[in-house]
Amino acid sequence: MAQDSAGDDDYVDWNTDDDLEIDNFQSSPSPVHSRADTLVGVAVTTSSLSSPTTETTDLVQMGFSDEIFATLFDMGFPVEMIARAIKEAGPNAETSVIIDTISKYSSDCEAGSSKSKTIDHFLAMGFDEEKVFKAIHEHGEENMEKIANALLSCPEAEKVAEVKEEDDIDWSDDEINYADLLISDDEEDPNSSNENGNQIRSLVRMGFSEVEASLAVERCGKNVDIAELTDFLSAAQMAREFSEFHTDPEEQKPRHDVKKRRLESNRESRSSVDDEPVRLPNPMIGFGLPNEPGLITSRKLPELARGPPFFYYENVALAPKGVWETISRHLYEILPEFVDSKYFCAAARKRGYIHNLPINNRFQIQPPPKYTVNEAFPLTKKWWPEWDTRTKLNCILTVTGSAQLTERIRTALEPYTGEPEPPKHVQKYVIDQCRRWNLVWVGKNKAAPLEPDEMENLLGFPKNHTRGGRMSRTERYKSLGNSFQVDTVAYHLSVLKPIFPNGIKVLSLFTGIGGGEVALHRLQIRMKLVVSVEISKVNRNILKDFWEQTNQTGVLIEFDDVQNLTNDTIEKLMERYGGFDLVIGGSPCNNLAGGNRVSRVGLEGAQSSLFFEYCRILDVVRARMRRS
DNA sequence: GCTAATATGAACGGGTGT
DNA sequence: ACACCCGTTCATATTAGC
Repeated sequence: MAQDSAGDDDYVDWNTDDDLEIDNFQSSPSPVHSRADTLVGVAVTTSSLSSPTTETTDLVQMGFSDEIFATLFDMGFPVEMIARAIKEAGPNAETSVIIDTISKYSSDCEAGSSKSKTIDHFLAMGFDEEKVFKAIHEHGEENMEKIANALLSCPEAEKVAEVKEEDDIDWSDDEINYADLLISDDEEDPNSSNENGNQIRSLVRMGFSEVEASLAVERCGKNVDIAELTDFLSAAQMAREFSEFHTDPEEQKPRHDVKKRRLESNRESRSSVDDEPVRLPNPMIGFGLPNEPGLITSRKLPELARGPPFFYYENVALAPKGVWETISRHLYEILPEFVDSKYFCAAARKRGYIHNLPINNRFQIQPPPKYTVNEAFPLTKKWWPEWDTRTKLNCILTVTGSAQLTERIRTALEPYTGEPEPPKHVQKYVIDQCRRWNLVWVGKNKAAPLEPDEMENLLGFPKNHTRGGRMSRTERYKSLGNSFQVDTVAYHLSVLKPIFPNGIKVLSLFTGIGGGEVALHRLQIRMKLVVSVEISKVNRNILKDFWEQTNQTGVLIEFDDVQNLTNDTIEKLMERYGGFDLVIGGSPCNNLAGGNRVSRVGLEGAQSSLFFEYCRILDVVRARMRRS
């Protein structure tokens, strides 16, 4: 994002304030803004922030700062279970004792009735047992989405704090056996049966479950080759080959040299030849997809990466060589999770995410988006030519095709209207243009670029999210092109819901149009506090409008330039509000993105180097959270 | 109707991965 | 071989502000 609006902010410039007079600021609306109450909401008081009202939060806050808690947490144990075990075994008990205690819960569970995986899944998330049974009874055991939705829409859902039994992971060992977590156990020859009938039936005959098969068809589209479906379904097996995700004995050693290396490498250093190159997974599904059972559900984080706050960093997956290695090195050696959002919606979006979030018991927000273009935009179906075989769109960019292009395509196709299909060379021209500019068919021989509201739809934003706020059409395209895919991010952030039942305090850097905030909102995770840093004024307007329109009860504070957010200001904010639970943001990709022909110079580029500001700020937050 | 600000359209390769 | 990509820059068209 170009820093074109730096300095013209009409908010109070916090960065120049020697003293952070937040109370004064709250009670004295900006003379320019008529809605100062949205800038700093008044519903949350300091006392309610600092005095947790439920036991769960208390235990989390007590335990999470504890090394043992962090260890167990990283091993994939649910928060509630750790909390209960620590309580039972005493806060000074050794890790092994606590693990033994947890194992006892596990064997208690085995001794009882055999519960289904679905039940365990939701119990582990902390939902009330009775409600889980009810939801499963109503929606059927296989419809995880509807069950999750039913449970989440239940008003009492946030009150759950009872400890529940976990699933059948072998608790006695530090190492999680990934193979045991993979559900697709039978691997029959995919070529054994391949008739052109019902694709789902074929897949079932190949040994996939009906749920898996129907999901694959839903995800990949109905017109795709059976081979593509089997590719998709074999992702679970392929996950075993992602050696970098497995626990590496080397990885468990504390890395004392990391800090030193970070200092040494700092800004000038761009060489990462000594690092192992990161490998993009294929298919690009990260640690797994919603309702795709049996992918990686646990990982071992490097020592340095543990502990509060949670953080979530995002950037383009196909950055120049060495960039992700550098990013990873500066973010505590966590390996990136690469995900293509085409597995979450009808448009591709290949991104890398580095975070220290737990990865078990993720869930998808509701309603799930449409997976194909025809489903997402039903009106295009009527005009979509047979010879355009696309079922997914390419990545949403910051620039779109022109109206003239639509006209050129129309005149190219016009002469062949009576015929079954145009000649091959015309087809090729049209298809090439459609792919390059991400066009959809909106009329006879009429292929047009996506409208802003259609992009909002694909990216998981509410309709008209970017409308208003003095935002022009061009700016909407630009901001949307720079945004998160909400469903993807929400899936990763969903694990926060049971951990923070009372809501979270968020530091949002490079907020843009608020993809992270929208994700949290759609997860129904209350945002007690959002400190947002965004250079573009119109984007800040969008977030402010969102905050107001969704009747947020928390506090929203907006800053403009991340470079002006001093360590001192961050410290004071944390002192005032009691720290941050989540630091989230995707730094500028201008100098990394493939479309840039002028200045694709890597992390040292004028905009992309702001990544180091993310690191700086995250370090300040971590330092303080660890002190307390 | 003038000027200034902003919007639009087109030309601009190549790195990275399959 | 082929596909794809949170982009930049300039000239021109259009709109905003007076």
